[in-house]
Amino acid sequence: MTKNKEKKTIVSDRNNRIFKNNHNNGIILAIYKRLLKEYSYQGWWPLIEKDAKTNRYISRYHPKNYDLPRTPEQQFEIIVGAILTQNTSWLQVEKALINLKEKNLLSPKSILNANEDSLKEAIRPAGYFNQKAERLKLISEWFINKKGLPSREELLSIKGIGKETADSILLYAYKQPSFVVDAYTRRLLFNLGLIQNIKEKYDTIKELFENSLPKDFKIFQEYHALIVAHAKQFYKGKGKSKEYFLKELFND
DNA sequence: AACCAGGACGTGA
DNA sequence: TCACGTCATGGT
Repeated sequence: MTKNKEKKTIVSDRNNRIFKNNHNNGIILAIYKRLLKEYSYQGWWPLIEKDAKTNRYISRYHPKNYDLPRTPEQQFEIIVGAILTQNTSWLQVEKALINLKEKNLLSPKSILNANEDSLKEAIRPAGYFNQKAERLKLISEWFINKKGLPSREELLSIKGIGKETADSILLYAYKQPSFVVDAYTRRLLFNLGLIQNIKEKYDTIKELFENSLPKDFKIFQEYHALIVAHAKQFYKGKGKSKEYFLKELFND
């Protein structure tokens, strides 16, 4: 009863070159290098900090600084942001995070102790405030009781943490080389002809990247952030993407 | 003024 | 396993 599972990560580009498992997917690395040249370092994950001039909280990126997060507080903030940004623009998440910060609700204990309405009011700008409030409570309880580095399975067992959020938490809060796949990633691969189906399985796409890159969390962090930066440039509205400089990579 | 954003979950084929 | 409905605010 040996089930053959090797066929899973076969991907071909528009010239029908087949990329298989660990066999060098040079194109994935080439795309990364080209995106990095185009957009430079993104400095994800952004953290809420007080602006020295205005004395107001703002969301700040830290390009080329891979030490962050440095504290459990910052780790937790990233986790909260990862949940709040589900199907929601980061601009709205910033507002919610700042609300939480100003209400002293950006810690697991304070979230657990907060009354429902106050919590919901704070995260309202990020939408889905009913379910997100509940999920913040769940993740807060988990965060307080957890031990050591969380595994992907452990994160996935928490209600409200799906694959993308779990990988985001591992990659950005815990510096683990777990590649994040989002809708933009799918769209990019599809536009470049690297996947045939826009709904290709999450884990298949994840493995494609992880098998094509050095297992370095810094590269994984930058790559995902670069894809988002690229998507914001070219994937707005319904118009066709004009990622000419990436398609040139396919010309030998 | 529709469309969609750094998705996840529950349900019924 | 897969397709679909639901959740909600606010920017463009």
